[in-house]
Amino acid sequence: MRVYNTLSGRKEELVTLEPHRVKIYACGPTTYNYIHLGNARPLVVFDTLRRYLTYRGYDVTYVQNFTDVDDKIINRSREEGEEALKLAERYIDEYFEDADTLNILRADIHPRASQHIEDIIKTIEKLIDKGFAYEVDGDVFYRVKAFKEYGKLSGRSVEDMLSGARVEVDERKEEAVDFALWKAAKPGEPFWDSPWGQGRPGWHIECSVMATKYLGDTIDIHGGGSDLIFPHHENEIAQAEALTDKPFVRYWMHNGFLTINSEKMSKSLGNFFLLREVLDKFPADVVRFYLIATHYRSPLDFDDGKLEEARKALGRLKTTLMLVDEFQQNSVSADTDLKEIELLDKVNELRQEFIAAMNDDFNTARAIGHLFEISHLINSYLATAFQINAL
RNA sequence: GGCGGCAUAGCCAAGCGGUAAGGCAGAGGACUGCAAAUCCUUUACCCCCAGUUCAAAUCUGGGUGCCGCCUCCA
Repeated sequence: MRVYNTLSGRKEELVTLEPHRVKIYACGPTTYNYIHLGNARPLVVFDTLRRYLTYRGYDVTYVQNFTDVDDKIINRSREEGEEALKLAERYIDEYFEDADTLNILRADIHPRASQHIEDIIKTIEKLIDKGFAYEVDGDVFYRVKAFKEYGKLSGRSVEDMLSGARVEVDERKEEAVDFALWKAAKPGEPFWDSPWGQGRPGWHIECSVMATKYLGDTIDIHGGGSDLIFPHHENEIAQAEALTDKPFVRYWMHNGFLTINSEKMSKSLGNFFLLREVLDKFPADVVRFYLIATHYRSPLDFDDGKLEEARKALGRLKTTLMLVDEFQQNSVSADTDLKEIELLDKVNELRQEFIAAMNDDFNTARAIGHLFEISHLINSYLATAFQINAL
């Protein structure tokens, strides 16, 4: 089985740390509102990956976090007048409602940032001790220049980033590229006590802490949308590897975006459809089929017609299943004739091709193509078989 | 400006060195009382220009166009 690894930029043979075991960490949502169709893509992609690996005999451990401590949650809680953690919790429930409807299997563990503050603080302390972080006025920053391999995932150099910096620089940081591990609490914000005063963790630290806590220092597959490559995943590597001196992730997998008129569907652009709205109009299997019918790394453009098309295409596959069922119930003779043996042979061939396609970087588009070929083969056989039966 | 990705039929989408899977839509035909479903037939100068090769959609160089990341984002 080969997998495209963002880290190397090419497909690599999947060799897990332990044979027949695969540990997957998928970045979950920041729960400050309902998820949209674009958010659903990685859910379906990695859920399908997980199911396929299980089908292939792997013992899969799957962890997906919830970011329930975050600026956006805090902002939202101000707007709504609801306590931040309560609001986050509420949207976690809403998330599960959507994900369950979409038939996404629950992860083995769904850790939340808010429940791992102690672990996070300990990790930050260690990073300070090792010289990878420094405290300023209750904030703690990661010292990017101390981590020599910074930029290896996203293909950037620290020098380039410093010269092309577009962000207003926090004067207290040693370098513009340094990022927050711990943020001092401003009035009215949720906080936890720490050696640096009251505050809360930065976004990136929770993932590396929870991932290593539940899956070990080195995990097999870490997945997420390609917008997380930089800075989020880059920072996770910096945090985790500075601490353990071991490779944090063996295979980084990133899905492409869902777009509308070729533009990324995103909350900030406002061009999004809520998952639950879509699921009101189309059943989960159709939505899943639509999301998986294109290779996971390619962009996927959305418009009204696409789901309708997916519905028809999926219907074709389902019809075959129905016809087979009907045929088996009505078939008088249990004998398998020559034609049937021939059919079975071909179907089995196609089945192998299906597996080959899936094994090649999870090529669901090609694999689905083989499904239609199987469908067609069976339909043709049945068309003549029914005719003979009718005689 | 830096880094990366993509350009294949009316639409969507595989293929990644040996002359184009599959789906949707369309056309013609078969079957059926009508319909649905299904079957048969049919629909591609692979963005442009150079180059490498016996052979390129597939590799190299140069264009053009679109998109993403560099700030929160799946």
